[in-house]
Amino acid sequence: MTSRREAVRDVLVQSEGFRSAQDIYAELRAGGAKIGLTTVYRALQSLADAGQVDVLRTDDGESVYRACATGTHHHHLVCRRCGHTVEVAGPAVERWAEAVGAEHGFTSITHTVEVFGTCGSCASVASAG
Amino acid sequence: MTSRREAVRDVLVQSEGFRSAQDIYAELRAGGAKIGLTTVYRALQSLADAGQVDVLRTDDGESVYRACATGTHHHHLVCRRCGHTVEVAGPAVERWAEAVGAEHGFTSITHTVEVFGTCGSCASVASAG
DNA sequence: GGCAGAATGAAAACCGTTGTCAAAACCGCC
DNA sequence: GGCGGTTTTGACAACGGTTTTCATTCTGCC
Repeated sequence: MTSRREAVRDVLVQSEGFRSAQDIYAELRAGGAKIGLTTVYRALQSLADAGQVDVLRTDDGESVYRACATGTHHHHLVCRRCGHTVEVAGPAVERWAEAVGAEHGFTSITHTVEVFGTCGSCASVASAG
Repeated sequence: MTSRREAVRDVLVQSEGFRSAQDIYAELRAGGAKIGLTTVYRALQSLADAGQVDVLRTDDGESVYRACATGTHHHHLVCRRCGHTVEVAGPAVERWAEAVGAEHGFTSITHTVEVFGTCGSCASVASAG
């Protein structure tokens, strides 16, 4: 029975930015879906394990999820106001991380890079209002 | 009465990598200090507010703290095995983040960048043992 | 219809963190 | 040294997101 899991993924696919589990749960319930919070968590976990969604930790420790267009390595440019997210490639950063690691004798380098800002529409809303 | 707070900072200063609140608490108690977990959290919070320590969230949602040598903006190269941490500057990354943001019409760009790897000594230990 | 195994979800457990609040420590002052 | 007023402390409870438990429900298969 994967229908719940599909429902969870659908919410993510139709979302512009990162969403929390509780958030997704609330939306599904509001839409009349019969689903438990546990199932939402399980669905998100298995989607994340399958590499179908990206996971991030917010500053207050909440896990947030996003169905990204590309399955390849990328980073995120996130509007800190509306959550609008753009997937960005950063070959320069990849190289930099490798170089920095090598320089200090580190191997098996991985890295996390997230960029935050205020997107164009939020900026104009702010200046208008 | 800042003695507890100093004790907390001392632990961080003498630590090579990032430490969790519970971790610091355990070390202080093990060393015979009379201190409560609440106080450790408060000390860490105020140290972080004062910019005297850097805070990070681990993948499992725990906050970890480190007394960094420089007060200026920098990133971390962390050994995922022993926690050994090197502070690294990344002007190229700073520029890249700004450029990526501007390219998509984002303003007030900030970013988080952490690099993980296996440090030299851990690598040799692993290959030796 | 009946069965084995997977999926579900309500409730409880977990765990790091934060809030509460009374006791203790500290301060300037006399 | 003794006294108020403020600050710090810490045991404990509360909080919130996440995970586990476990009995029930569903699914595919015969």
